Amino acid sequence: MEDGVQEFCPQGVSGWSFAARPSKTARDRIMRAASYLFCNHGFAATGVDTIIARAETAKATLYNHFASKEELIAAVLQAEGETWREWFFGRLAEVEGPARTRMLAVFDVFGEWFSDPGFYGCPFINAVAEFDNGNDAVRAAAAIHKDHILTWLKAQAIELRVTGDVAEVARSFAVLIDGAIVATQHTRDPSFARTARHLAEVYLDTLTKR
Amino acid sequence: MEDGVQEFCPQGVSGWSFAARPSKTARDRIMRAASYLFCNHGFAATGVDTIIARAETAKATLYNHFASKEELIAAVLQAEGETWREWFFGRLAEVEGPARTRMLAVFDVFGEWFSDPGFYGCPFINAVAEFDNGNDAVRAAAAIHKDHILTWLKAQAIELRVTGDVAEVARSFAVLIDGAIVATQHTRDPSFARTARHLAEVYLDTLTKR
DNA sequence: AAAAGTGCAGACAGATCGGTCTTGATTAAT
DNA sequence: ATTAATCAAGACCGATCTGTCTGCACTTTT
Repeated sequence: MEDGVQEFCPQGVSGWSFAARPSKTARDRIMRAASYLFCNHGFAATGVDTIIARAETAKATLYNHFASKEELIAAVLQAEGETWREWFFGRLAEVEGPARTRMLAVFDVFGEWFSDPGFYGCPFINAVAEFDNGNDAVRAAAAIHKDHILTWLKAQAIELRVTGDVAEVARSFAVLIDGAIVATQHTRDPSFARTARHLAEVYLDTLTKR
Repeated sequence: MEDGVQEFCPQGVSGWSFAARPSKTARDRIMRAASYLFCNHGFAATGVDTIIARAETAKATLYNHFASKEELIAAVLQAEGETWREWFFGRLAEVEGPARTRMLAVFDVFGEWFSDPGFYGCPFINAVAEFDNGNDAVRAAAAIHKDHILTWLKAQAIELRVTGDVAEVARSFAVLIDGAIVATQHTRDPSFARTARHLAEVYLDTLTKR
């Protein structure tokens, strides 16, 4: 098969992708295979036969663990989100300095993520784009994931003692984050992280300076 | 069928969507139906049978006009892109004032687009998200579409006599545009256009003021 | 050691996929 | 008016889709 056995996103480079975590049980192998295939080739385009072939397991095993493909998709999104957030907030926790430094460091961490050769964009953005008007459950899952990030951003904004609406600051960062992800996905140019970071800088300047 | 006969994106509200244009020939009906279904339910998830049912035509008719579903997808993206750009640049052409005003008006026009009840995001972003690593042709089509916008932005930036790299200005706008589109698609909240506009304002200030 | 329980392999089923082909209707030309 | 030519309708095909079922192998318990 053309996908080979190579696994992008090795641990240590970018924590993203459940597919890169070690696994033993059949359930884990299924999750790994499904994550890789869903994220790289699309959710609808990936069949369960392809998944079990890559997971080196059987169809009954898959349906023993997941009631349906839809449930498997939900489980994959959940796992990808958790894994990524652990990595993301872990990297941010290493950043020292005031709130402004931490908020801008967001885009440095994104730059690491974008530089991963296996970068395929944000699974939640991709899932919403693929299902969109047909699936509100996917949009809800994406909203939860994004809420984790927005909450963190709002906490930083409060610590920064910004003038004006804290929620609007988080919304502004959401635009920069989503834009950087999509632009990078399209161009494969990770330097959009720096572009977004610069936009964030000039924006934060207007909130703190007076 | 649950989709009914309603067509979002009526002319005059938002020029986007080839699906909303009048048509007579079978080819046009196919294009309209395919545009609507691809954009609202996904490319892979939409079968040719569904398309011809909505277009009220036959399968042979579809394959007389398009060699394959892949070619139909390409034609739809091409048509959607052209229709949208005609509408978008047409709206921008109505804007009076200096380059800065025109550049910021971009986000007002996006706001109109976002407010369309049938807004489903950018077909190119959605297509790249769905196929991604499996289809460079789609990414190329998206790049051409985005290039039209970037070229326009660069021309405005030159007229604005910005300090620094004109291409970087266009890249920054690309981040804001993509981010606003995706954020709106996820939240269905068209006010992200204003958020992006404000970010553009403070960014342009740093380029012109001194 | 025997029996009950657990879990995976692969055949199978019904539906739907993209794509082909024959047939019929309509149009145009002589 | 008759023939030629074009195009579309829908039956049809093999492949593939999601999901089920049977059977075998291994583990655990008493």
